Amino acid sequence: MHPVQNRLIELLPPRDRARLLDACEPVHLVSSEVLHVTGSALRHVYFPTQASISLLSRVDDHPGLEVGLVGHEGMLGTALVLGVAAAPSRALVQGAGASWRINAADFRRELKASVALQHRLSLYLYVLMSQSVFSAGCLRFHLLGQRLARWLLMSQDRALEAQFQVTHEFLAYMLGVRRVGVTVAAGELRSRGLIGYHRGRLTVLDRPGLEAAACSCYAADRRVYAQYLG
Amino acid sequence: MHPVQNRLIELLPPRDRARLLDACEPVHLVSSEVLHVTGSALRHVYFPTQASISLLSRVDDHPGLEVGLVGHEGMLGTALVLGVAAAPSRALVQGAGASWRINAADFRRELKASVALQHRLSLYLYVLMSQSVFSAGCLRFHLLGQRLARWLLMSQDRALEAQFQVTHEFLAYMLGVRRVGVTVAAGELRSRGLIGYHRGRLTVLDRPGLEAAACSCYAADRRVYAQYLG
DNA sequence: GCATGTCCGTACGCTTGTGCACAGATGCGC
DNA sequence: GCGCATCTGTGCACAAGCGTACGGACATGC
Repeated sequence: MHPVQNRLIELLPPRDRARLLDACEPVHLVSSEVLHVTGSALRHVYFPTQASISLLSRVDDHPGLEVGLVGHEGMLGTALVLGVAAAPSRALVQGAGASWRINAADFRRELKASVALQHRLSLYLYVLMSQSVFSAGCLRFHLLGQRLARWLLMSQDRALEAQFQVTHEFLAYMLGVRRVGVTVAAGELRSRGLIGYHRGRLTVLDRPGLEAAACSCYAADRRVYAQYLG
Repeated sequence: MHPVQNRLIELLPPRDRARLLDACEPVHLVSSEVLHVTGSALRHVYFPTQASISLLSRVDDHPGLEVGLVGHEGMLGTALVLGVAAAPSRALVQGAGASWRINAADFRRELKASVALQHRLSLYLYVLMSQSVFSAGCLRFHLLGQRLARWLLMSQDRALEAQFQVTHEFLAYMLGVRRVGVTVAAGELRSRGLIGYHRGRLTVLDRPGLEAAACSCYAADRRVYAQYLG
């Protein structure tokens, strides 16, 4: 039995939840694992419980850029809700840990069988849609330091711990900037006592301070989620 | 009767199409009309035939940024497909013209009644999702000139004419940059003979040339659309 | 204890785009 | 045909982030 549940599953009516969990298998996701790339067939749907998964965009030969983050509050494979079995983005395991997994065919069957599941996942899709809208504005208008702070907060929410594994290199890949840019921005946050880090191990020291340093998108993110799935 | 149809409606089975059109009313959208703002209630769904509508993101007190464009190939009000009656973005009429309109309650009824409609709009949602993924990459990595060229092409596809009304000021608002930035980028495209413009009237002179000047996102956009809704 | 690979810090010149300011050009209404 | 609002062009100092390079610090394995 998993110690921490997935929110989407947790809030289903008991009967539907039991049915779905029965079709799921527990898996352990390891860091840096690529679950799918853009255009590849979706063979499984994931409901993380402890793991977190980054959704990445890649254009031309540029490095990556995170466009979404999935943890115990969401699911990976939303395209199947829309009846499409192809991934619109690249999915990379960012935080290792446990997750439920169900294969695509079974998932379709469960979706047909449960109106509650359909409804909840539709709401989840709407939340993702909303987030992608102001994420675009964030990407365009907010400074690297603010975006970094936001990323750390979102990531911590999913890691469930104040400390987690990330290198500057990895952060740069997520934020779509140079490694050196992250070093400078992170150094700034550290000098203000908001975070600490050492060789890939990052710690959030002052959460309220970090929230103040982050752009408005973090609060907006949480607001939308709470409103539709809270 | 409308001279040009909406693609989403056009491709429905005759019976479903007739039903839906029966519940629609023709309206004329005028430039700069705001159909909804972020968070406002969705009272109508629009299926443009000649009009085109920009979806905008606004964060803090920054100017706007276009995150989507809806013309005769799509619809406005996709949130209702997910059962949510709130707009995730601001909708601004960019190109004046005819559109079908149906009120939210009727739309829900029609959606329930037609599996074909559900299916097609799900695919449309998937296409929008895909586009927003590489739009993010585009916003981050591509140069203003390329983005401008892409915008002009996408806009022309929906305007159905080589000439349409846009000022540099308006383009700047769409692309999330300064007016002067557009003046420079557009001047560059003009000097290469790709476009012409004069006091808010812009003409595409060399479409292949403009396609070559645009970033890969334009081609990617069309590819995704063709694959799922072609 | 020493080599090796990973991670982090700093420096420098460069490009893209910003914010502000102002001037020329053109169309429309009276 | 004149005034005025709108649209477009140019100039300049400045900021954020880029590309590249190099050096130091630390951990792990032999």
